[in-house]
Amino acid sequence: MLQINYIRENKEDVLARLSKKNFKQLELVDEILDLDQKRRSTQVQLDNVLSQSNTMAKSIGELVKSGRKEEIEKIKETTSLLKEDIKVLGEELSELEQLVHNKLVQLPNLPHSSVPAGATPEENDVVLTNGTIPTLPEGALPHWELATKYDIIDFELGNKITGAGFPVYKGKGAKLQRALINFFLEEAEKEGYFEVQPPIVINEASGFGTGQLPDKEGQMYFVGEDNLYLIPTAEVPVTNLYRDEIVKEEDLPIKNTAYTPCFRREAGSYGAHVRGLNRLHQFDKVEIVQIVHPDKSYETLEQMSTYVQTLLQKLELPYRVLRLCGGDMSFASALTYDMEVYSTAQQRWLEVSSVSNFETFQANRLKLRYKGKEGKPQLAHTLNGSALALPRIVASILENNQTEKGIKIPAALVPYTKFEYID
RNA sequence: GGAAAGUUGGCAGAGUGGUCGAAUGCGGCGGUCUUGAAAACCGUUGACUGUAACAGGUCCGGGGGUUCGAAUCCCUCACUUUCCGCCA
Repeated sequence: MLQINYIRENKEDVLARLSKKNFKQLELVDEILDLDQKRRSTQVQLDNVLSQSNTMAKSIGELVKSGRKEEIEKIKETTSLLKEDIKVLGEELSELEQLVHNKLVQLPNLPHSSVPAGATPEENDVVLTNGTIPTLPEGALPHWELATKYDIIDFELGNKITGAGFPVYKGKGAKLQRALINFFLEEAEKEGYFEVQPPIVINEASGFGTGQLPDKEGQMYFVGEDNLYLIPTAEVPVTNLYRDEIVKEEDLPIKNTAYTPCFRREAGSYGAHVRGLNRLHQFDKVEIVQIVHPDKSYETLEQMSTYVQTLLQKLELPYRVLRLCGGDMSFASALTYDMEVYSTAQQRWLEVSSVSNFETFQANRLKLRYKGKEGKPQLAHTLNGSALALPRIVASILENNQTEKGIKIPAALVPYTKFEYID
């Protein structure tokens, strides 16, 4: 959520940057400023009446002590009249507050100056490409066929148990998943992240804090009986660990990592591009989350991006890094890098990580602040990234490493899988 | 599923109708003492809003009500804890 003060003082900047994010309802800004103006003047009126009323109530207190009854009755008559004003103005005020809030939460975050203009994924900047795309043997297979050939992922069985998008990993497929999770967690720990295991169902306040709610509830599975949502990413519970907190400045940066399953409804997407592991309703992911001082957040974003790349290098996967254009970025992000690995048999890039700086956008919703030795609490900056999402990593390992002897496991992963080939 | 208790400042924890934004302790900050530190002692220390700065206003889980006046009384919702039952 943007800060109303910033909008008030930098209207032109806000409009320009919202346009860059391909945001269409620019009229919201004027509506918000208008309502905010009304809100503030109503506030002043109400405050004045309250002030009078408070003063009178206090003087009654004193008169009670000295027992001057007639004077009390006189004052009571006046305060009774004020009560009506207080009621009317109070209702007006809370209505205006609600209106401002409802419109304010519809504004996406403002993009950073380095964000390229553009509306579609084609307009993202390719920042760099790294690694070699392997030449596959004759008759190379896409991962869903390899999965069947080696009997390591069973899509049909998942259909029976739950439905499409919920595969069953078996044998070395299951072990590969577990190996990747451990690999990612231990690498994160070496990088200074503190491991947590959060709940994977969340309440509404948590969904609001990171920006999934309101408006994007369609993306999440909802447990109506208990009013809880299954997490679409560990970002939600891990960032919300710090909701309503004032942390000490010296405790920054806070670096957490978590492995969780993730659940996404992703309604309405079917077809070849979502085959196999390309898009699932349930998948595993290791997430990294940082809470940092505002002066450090862009430096941190670069570090996180570099860290994710080292993981891909250790897994020997060809990858590229994209700087997302305004129109392709998420609602809450100010700057996002996507990491994509090349899936050789499908001959396409697959997104395996998204690293974002949210600046104060989430912190404002979360009321997540830091406080130094002196001065007022300030909103912190939040960042997060996948490090990494498993299914597409598995897909590209399977496809890129297929040999006559079977699927060759990247050397860095062998200590975790304890086998060198899936055969 | 049944029953009871609770939700107060960064934290712990008093307060049961009127100078209560709120005792006390811890933590934080400043100081005395010390070569320095610790301890001890003294002082100070909530958030939000608002103003040029004062002032003013709001906040004791959320919402509503009673009252001239509510942290305190009433209603309601949410959450937490404990006990019983069930159970990985």
